[in-house]
Amino acid sequence: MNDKLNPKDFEERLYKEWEEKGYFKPSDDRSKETYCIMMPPPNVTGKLHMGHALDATLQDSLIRFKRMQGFRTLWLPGSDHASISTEMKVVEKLKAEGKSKYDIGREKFLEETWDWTHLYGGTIQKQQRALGCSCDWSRNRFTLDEGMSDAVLEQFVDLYNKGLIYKGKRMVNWCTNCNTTVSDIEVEYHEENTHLWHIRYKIVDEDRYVVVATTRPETMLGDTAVAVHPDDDRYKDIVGKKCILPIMNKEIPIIADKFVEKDFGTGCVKITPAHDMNDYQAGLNHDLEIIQVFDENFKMGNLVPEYEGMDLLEARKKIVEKLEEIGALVKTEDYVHNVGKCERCKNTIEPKISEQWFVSMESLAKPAIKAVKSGDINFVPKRYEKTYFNWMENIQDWCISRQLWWGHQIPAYYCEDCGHINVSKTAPDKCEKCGSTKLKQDEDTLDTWFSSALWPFSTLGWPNKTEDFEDFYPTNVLITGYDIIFFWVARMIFSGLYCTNKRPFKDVLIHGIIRDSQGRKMSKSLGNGIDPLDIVDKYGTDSLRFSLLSGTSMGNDIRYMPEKLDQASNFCNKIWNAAKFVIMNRPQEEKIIGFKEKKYDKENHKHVEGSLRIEDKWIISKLNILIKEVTENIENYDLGVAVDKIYGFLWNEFCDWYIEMVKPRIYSENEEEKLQVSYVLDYVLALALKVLHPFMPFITTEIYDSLVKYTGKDLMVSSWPKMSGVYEIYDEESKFIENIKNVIGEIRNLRANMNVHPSKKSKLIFVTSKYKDEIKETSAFIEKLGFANEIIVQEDKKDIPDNAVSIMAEDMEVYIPFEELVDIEEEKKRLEGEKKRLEAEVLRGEKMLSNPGFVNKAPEAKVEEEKKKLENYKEMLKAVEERLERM
RNA sequence: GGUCGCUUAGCUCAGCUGGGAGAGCAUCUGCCUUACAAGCAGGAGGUCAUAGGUUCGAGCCCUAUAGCGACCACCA
Repeated sequence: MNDKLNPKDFEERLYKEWEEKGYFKPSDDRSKETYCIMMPPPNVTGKLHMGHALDATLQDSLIRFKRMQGFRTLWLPGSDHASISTEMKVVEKLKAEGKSKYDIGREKFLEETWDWTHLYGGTIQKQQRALGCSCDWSRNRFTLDEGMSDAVLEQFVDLYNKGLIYKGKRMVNWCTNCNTTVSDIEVEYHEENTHLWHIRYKIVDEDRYVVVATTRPETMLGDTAVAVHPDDDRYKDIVGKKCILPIMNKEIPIIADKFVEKDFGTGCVKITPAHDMNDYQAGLNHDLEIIQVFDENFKMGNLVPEYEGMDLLEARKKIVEKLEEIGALVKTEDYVHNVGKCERCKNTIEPKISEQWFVSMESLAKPAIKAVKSGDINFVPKRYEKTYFNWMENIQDWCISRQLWWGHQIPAYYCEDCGHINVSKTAPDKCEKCGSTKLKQDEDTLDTWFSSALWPFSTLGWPNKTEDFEDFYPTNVLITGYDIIFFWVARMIFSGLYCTNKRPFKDVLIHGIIRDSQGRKMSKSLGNGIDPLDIVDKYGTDSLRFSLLSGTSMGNDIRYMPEKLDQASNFCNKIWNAAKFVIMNRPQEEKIIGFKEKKYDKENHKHVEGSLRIEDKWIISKLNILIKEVTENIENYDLGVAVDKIYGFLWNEFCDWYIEMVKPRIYSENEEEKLQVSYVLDYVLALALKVLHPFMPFITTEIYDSLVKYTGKDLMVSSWPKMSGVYEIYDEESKFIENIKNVIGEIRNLRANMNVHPSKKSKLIFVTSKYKDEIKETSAFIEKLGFANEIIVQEDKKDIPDNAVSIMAEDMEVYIPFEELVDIEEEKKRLEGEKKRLEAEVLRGEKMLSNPGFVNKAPEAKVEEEKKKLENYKEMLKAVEERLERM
């Protein structure tokens, strides 16, 4: 071990070693129960961000834990072809070269895109390695690789044959920038400041007007009706009449429909079936004509030559001017409006009528809802189940066709002769209906999420019954952020249930998103993103991981405070130095031969008990409790709690107390004693490193290697400490040490208050009958930690100097003759205070125990505990009172 | 409009099935004690948002209110 901790000295080397030794792959022992996590595939050309780092840390921690527990673990990595965003990047690149994708054609474009993914893909994998991810790279998958494409086609054809995929003309969301449809959840709504224009339409043959309110006057050219609510008394008499659409000077009917909100605007709505979801529906219901106002490129169409080819916003301006000019504009109100934007490119989404492919959701959603309701699949935290149900129960059919080239091309072949749609995994030779050979494949590709939905099983070889599929499916836990519950989690659930008849995973662990120190979302445009690799570079991977785990809880967002890294790297440093101490102080022979077989059970790191001293038993008890609790915490997915417990154990118990307690023994001349201490130090540290390893794999391994280099397995594949059987908890010894810790704390406190310099030692007189022997046995460290030069243990109170400071603790009293330092009056005052405190405690206890409600209804153990505490307080109070009397 | 979450020390956050309020950072005091000054020891700092309720007992459970946030829906 180097004197100074520098993560760079070992992180890369260790990762390489792990991989070379095949530790990331599932073990060959097929008798072991499997445990499998599928990594959410990042975009193939993506770059690692903090969200990935969190995701990876959680998954790696769990998989390392399970691996050590003896499961046959598989963490399968991969990447997603990310149709839109990858295609957009290549389109941009072509644009920079002055070309469009249409210029070069589909085939060439796909070549370019493959080149692009080969060039930029894989970066994220390298970055994941830097995070210590122990995933099986030999099973790395890509959503567009051969096997996964096969799975996609299989699923598409099957759903089509069962009538669950259909092609239909619908109003869909169209991204005007990406030039493709997107599904409902890919539309983000953003508030925009705009206006509500009130326009009056003259009623035919009457001197009356209806006034409609609209946010989109440019669509009025395509109005085919005006609608009012059937129960709206204001307008009852005009329903069925006609009005004149300004500018177009065309008669359109006034209809009644319940979808109109009486209270909004004027209560009259213009109906433009071609350009609004609701209007489209109303158009269908009332059999209205559908008039396209915009052209294919979302410029103004040729309804009015004057506006043809115009940008929509410009046309809006012109039309409003025109309306004003002809006196049709009644008023213009400021209005905040929700406008749909593309989730990918943030450009405007327009409703568009077009023929697309859809997945019929109703029958797929039902079992998916049931699986979660029945507890077959569990969300952690549970509240996200509600989010899931809310979406699943109101689900709309899923538009899966995209007007993109990068992705799985839809396996539908149109017969140019009879128009029949042939759907099959491979291109058919001839039309299955008419036999014609003139077939043309659908140009569109599938939504990226269609392939992601199959991820938990397509990665394992489905639809083939592969060994991996048999071994690892269903998987155990899926870990991801709440932002893709709809996009991905829900779709994996219904797809998994449909394709395999089994749940794709048992638990869904949902984490929050990482925000900047001001609570803002990290984003490119704000430039407030933190690059995890920068942190790794500066602080090391373990620090990054610790900072993401410590003090966090599942499902909640994390505000990332850079200060956390200081805590993390200080912790690493602390462990490093503690280990240095342990190793440095090994007896000579231990330095050479490592652990002694006879005195040390290597397999379990179990120390022979006969020679343990009180403080050894105390730290071992603490360690055992730690192991028990941490194991439970991890199993409950409380990783933040687990990490903090280990932190507290190593720093506060092991370093601050145990090492200090043991120093007198280490620095003694007694070789046997030194050896003894060395064993326990090794033992405790080694096991603490074990439980810390899943979270901080590098530093734990590096130290562990130095500790147990000559024996046993590598830490990563060593066994997780068991909860029962091997370990013991020594209650009595622990109790004594805790008492002594309290006393020493009191002594330090008193000395600090009296400004006694550390070099000034004092005598300690212990009055106790219970712990006589224990105090004598541990007097060496009590002296050291309590700044004493002499310790006297006696059962009675004779010869206690008047000017002694007294400390009353459980089952013991301690007197410190400070001689000239003590002001008797001050000490009296202090004791009076102490007396008051104890009286309050006694009162509290008595009150509680005289409450029949408490005594009768509280659990017996709790009542006993309170009784015991009251007794202790009473004794301590008595001691204080006596002391005061004698002063 | 609907659903969900948050509100705990100056700051950022933990707090398991209800049983005496915790951590890190910041702050104050004293220490260069031979693992660690990236440290050690000690201290100060909280009516757990507010108001009710359930309970022997509430930070935790229930109801309402307020502020903040997220998501879903989309009323033109």
